Amino acid sequence: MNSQTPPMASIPPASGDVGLPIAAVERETGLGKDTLRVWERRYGFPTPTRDSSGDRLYSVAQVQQLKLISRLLDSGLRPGKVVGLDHADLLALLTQHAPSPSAYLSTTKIDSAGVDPVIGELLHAIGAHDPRGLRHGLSHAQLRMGLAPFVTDLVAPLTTAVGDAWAQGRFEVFEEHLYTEVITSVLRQAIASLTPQPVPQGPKVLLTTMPQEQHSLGLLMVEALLALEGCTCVSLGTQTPLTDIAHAAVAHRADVVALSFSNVHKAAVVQACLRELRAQLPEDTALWVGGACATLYQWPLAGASAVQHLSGLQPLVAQWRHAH
Amino acid sequence: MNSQTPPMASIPPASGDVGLPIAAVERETGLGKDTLRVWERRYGFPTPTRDSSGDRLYSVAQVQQLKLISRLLDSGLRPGKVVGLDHADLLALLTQHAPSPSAYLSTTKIDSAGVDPVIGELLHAIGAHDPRGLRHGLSHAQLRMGLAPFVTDLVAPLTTAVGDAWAQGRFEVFEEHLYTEVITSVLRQAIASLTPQPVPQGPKVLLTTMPQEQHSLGLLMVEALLALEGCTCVSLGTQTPLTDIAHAAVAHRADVVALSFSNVHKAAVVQACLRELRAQLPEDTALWVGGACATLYQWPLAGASAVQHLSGLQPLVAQWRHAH
DNA sequence: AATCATATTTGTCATAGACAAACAATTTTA
DNA sequence: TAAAATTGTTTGTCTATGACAAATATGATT
Repeated sequence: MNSQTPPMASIPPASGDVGLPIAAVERETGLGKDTLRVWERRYGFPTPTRDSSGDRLYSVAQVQQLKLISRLLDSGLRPGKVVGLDHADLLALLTQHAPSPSAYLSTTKIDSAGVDPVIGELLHAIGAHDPRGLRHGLSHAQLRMGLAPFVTDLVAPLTTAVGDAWAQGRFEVFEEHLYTEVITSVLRQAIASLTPQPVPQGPKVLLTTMPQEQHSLGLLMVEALLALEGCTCVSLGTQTPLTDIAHAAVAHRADVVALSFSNVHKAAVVQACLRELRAQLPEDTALWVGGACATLYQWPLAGASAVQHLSGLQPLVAQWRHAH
Repeated sequence: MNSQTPPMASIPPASGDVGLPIAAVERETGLGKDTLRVWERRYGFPTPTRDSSGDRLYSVAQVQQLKLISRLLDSGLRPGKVVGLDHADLLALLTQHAPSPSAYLSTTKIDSAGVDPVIGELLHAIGAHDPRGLRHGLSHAQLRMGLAPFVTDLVAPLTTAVGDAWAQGRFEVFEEHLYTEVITSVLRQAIASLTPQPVPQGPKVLLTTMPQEQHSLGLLMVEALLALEGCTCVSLGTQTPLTDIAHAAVAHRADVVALSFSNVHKAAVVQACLRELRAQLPEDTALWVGGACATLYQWPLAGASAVQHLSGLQPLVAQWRHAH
């Protein structure tokens, strides 16, 4: 009951010849199937052809446009304004447009003019596909600056800069991936060299992110800084379900639960989840939140400390130590 | 045009009280929205309630069942046989059923009886929420066994065992997360201690996974083994879009592109994507694929080398070296 | 200039039907 | 008898259109 024809007797569905089926486009662009169909209905774009059984087939060119559109939406533009523009117009918009709202990470604002020269060099290493040089530059900077300033004043703004460059199309996806990988490696090495600390001198901190929150770099930066302050860190990585965060806090007898946010979630969801989590946590467990999520600071939750900038961690630890 | 009412006047949408909306269930279970709806129509399961506007709300219990069902489907069972069974029956099926198809990772079969004692100890450390002990046990084993056997004969089977234990409800999510985090740290440290290698003695390998493929541990295991063999590894982390893999291969002048798979994708999708990728890659760039994806070995693609087990990597490298 | 109330935009969900690929169980052929 | 071809059933995904609520923009009012 096996060994019939291989599962690809027919034409590969995702092949570039005629076009890509809707599922492939969803993968490539990150735009949901429903969204793609409703754009077609409302804005008359994209305009896929159909295969023999009536299913949509998107041209490679239009998929490319969709990717650009998706980036523009991340920059704050609205679909009605950009869906359907041609490739040239989209590129023009991308280059002229503001470098995304992720500026929260950086102390120093990154203008096209006044970029930190070290950051400039590192950005260049990324664009030159030189992982070794990038790594070397980072290690060098870490030794020169010391870990805390390295994280706060170099890694954080650099990450912002890379994100912006990517959003503007100046970096390809794989360049951003490589950057993430190298930074991850550097930070993890720093953390590993800190952890063997016999006598805990600070709170035991449980670190993680909410479901769907995939940004692991913020988490690593926080872990490095906290470990440096003498905290005992237990990281669960990204995307821990709400209930499990609470369970883990109890199981590990954590003094603090620290959550890192980016702006993937809607404000309402964040608020609701935090309330829920606060309710599930033991009362004497502190809750620290931070990251690129405006609602954290606009409507702070009672029973949670919002840290808008990485430099705010050290005072929080000091405060905790003082209270215990 | 900001600063109206705080964004949480209404009921928390993603909270565990009444139930989860369909998008959340898709995330949690990996089953598509369409599939969930059609199962309800055909098999009468699941049976979500509806919120005020008619949208489905799935109970946490049923989501749990769906997770088990999903796991059983991966084991080769068919929906008609398992969709709708209650929790107990599902668990029974899981335990009696072959220890998941991820057995490809393990050389030694993990029966409930004959578990490697070291693995047993480590599993216990995970269940006891003892990250330090787990870490220590792993480091110890690594030093004793040497890196390659450590990865092949300990980490891989242990990962399988954790996955199975989790699928059977013997581990909580956060315990599995912690395990992943610790292993990641250990493997990355090993890799970091290998990388400073001045003269490359093997191929330059570009490592990554396909979109939606989040399993990063397999990737790290491969990276460790390849680095040990003298390869120059450039890892892009997980989830690189197809086109970007090809671009990256060219940009980095990679000799080999290595992809790690789990069984999240359907066979047809995998086949199609691999063909596409093979077509986009330069002809003299080798393509190595491996992981828990049956179709890789059942219908191997011309122009790609399928590595069913981690121990198959070393011969591949040797073969490459011989050919150059 | 800030706050409110209304209007528009936009993503996601619903329903129901259809179809082709995957699978199981035949029958036919070597 | 075993392999190959044929049939029937199962199953995931796609289509089409409509609807609604959250997010955003616009205008009115203090």
